[in-house]
Amino acid sequence: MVDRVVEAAERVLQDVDYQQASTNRIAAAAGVSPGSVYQYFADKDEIVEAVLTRMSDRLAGVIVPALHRAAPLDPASRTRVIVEAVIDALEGEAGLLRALIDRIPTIEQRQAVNAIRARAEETVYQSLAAMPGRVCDSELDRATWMIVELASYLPVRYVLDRPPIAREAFVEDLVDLILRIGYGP
Amino acid sequence: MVDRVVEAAERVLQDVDYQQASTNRIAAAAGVSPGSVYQYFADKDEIVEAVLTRMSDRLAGVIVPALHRAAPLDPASRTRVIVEAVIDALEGEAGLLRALIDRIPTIEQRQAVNAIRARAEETVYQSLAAMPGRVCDSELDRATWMIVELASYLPVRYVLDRPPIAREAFVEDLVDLILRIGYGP
Amino acid sequence: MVDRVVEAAERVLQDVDYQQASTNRIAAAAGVSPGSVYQYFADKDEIVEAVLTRMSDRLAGVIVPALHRAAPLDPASRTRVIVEAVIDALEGEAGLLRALIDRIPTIEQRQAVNAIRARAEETVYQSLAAMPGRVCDSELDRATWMIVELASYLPVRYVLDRPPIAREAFVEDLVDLILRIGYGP
Amino acid sequence: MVDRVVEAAERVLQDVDYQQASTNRIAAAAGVSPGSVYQYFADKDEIVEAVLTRMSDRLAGVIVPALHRAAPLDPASRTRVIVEAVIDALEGEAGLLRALIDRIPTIEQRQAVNAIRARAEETVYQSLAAMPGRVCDSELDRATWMIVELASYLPVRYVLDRPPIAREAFVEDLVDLILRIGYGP
DNA sequence: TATGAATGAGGATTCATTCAT
DNA sequence: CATGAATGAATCCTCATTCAT
Repeated sequence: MVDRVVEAAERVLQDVDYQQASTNRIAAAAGVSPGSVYQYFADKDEIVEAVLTRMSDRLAGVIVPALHRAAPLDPASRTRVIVEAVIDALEGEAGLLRALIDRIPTIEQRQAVNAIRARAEETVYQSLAAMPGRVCDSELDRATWMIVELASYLPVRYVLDRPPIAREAFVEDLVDLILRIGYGP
Repeated sequence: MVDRVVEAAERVLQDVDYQQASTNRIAAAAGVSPGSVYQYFADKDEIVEAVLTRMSDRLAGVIVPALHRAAPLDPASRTRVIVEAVIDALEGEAGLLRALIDRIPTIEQRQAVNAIRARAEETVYQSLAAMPGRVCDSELDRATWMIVELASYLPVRYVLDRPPIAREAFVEDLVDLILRIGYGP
Repeated sequence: MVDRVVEAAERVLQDVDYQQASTNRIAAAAGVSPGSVYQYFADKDEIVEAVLTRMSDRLAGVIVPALHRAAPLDPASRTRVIVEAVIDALEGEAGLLRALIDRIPTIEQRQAVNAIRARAEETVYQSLAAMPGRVCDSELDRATWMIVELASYLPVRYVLDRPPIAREAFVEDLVDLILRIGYGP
Repeated sequence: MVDRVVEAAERVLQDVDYQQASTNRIAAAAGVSPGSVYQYFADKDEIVEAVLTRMSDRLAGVIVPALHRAAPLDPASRTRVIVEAVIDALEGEAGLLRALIDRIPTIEQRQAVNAIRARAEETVYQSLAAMPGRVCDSELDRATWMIVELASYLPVRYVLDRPPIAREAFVEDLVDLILRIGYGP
């Protein structure tokens, strides 16, 4: 039932304005009465939060295995594998992503998003720290921040804006940029 | 009168939730009656659009002169000057930017944003085209897209998230990335 | 318009349950849209408060002149005049009184009622203090409290319950009790 | 089970607004499912009615023995004993009383209260009838009504409002008033 | 008998918009 | 032009009640 509502919410969010995605409409889309929604969600925010969490989980379901596959590889290959996985994951969520990016009115609802981000930073930091020939210690934090921004935002824009750029070329560029940050100019 | 309303809208948008920034509240903040607002704006979306346009104009007011100052310089210096100007411009708009990023419910309202973007792409493309030792012709579009994304999004995140990174270091990294894209790996 | 709403509220409160006296129903009874109500009243409580205030004012409109008429009389006559006025006033409000007594869910809304009470206490206290042969100083407060309770509650019950008691007999009894309190046993 | 629900209802009514004392909340407080409640009570009103009945029974449990103890005494002592018992009884119920007085939305629910009242009138009437030197026959009804009102309402206000009056003084006054009614002015 | 998930009408309130003045 | 009172559909949410298990 929780699932039914969240899935309905995902559908409604993709169909209409965030503002028009009313609880009643979501309930109707779920084939459920408005009252029922409130047995599983305290308020509307919790529904949106659940949508974000589910999406995050699906993204993680694609990306985390890639992290494991990538672990034993050399930095360039590892970065490429992960970047590919990020793009794959985002492509599977393009519809919902488009609905949520720039539409979520409050930042507080982004716990799920922040959780992903924290995990990403940890992974990047550890990865960098273990890399031979990398930037000096004092720049690890900066490099981590830059890489996470590059590796999260550019793929999102690539998937949402569908610029006329071949995917391999985009991946190549992005990997190059990330390594450049990792090794310093 | 248009200005009064738009300025009030900017103030209200920074003060309260996007959802609570009602036309009545904006009218009140402007010291104008709700009815009068509708003599200059067809609906609420037009007000928000006007806010975005005004913000875009202010951003352009900082960035365009920098483009002129930067024109005669060598690519590295030119990029640096422009990146600095972009950050300066965004810092002046941090409050409103924070209010609008993640809050604008419809992407359709972003005409003003798209206008800026188109201008940026034109500038970058011309700049790249004229640069000696640059990427080959077939990659101009890709490089343009990547650079515009880099040069617009990273400064926004830098200004809004205020990561613990020195501004000069951030500028240096960003300039390096942009040049890397411009010259190819 | 305020009046229209408050009058409608009075009517609705007399017709239906306090719980069923919804803002929408009141608006409908006033021939006004639900939204209009909220231009004059912050919330439902304010409407009820206004109803109470209006009723209090009407009660005062009957009782205050009686206080003036009564002022020059001897204690027994004065008390009788006032008691008669209280009963007269309450009889004019029997319908609304019945609707509100025992139906107001929160005590906080009773500002209007408390205001009346405070005025009554002041009047009784002054009256007692100036009376020859009255109870001693240390008992003024007690006598005041008792008299106010007697003179407010018993008439209310008399008007609402309509016991088979002649009005003159009731007045006589009540005046007797009040004087008894005033002079001590 | 009935008891469990009614006790829970008493607790809930004292804790929250009458409007928020929902059947679901009462069921939860009773550790019972909402559905089960409806096997013993036709609707919410019946629950409240049961609460009132139980409270009435507890009041009677204190007052009725006092009536017996008081029976052989002279009128003044008898009245005092009963008044003391009434105050004692009400003080034990102050919490619930405060929750219900001014909050019960419909007078129709007050069967239990009316039952108490009928019993009180009977007792007072018999008592008066048997009293030497009492008011004349034609005034028995009036005296009964007045005494019941005095002896029920004033103690309630005394217990709920806690005016700064010593209990003995209050009892003395009230007994005096009642006897005054009983014997006529 | 007991459950508790499900119901859905209804509640208070908001707000983009209109229109008579 | 400007006003601002009035609108009324729509919003989020509650809760007395039901019914399949």
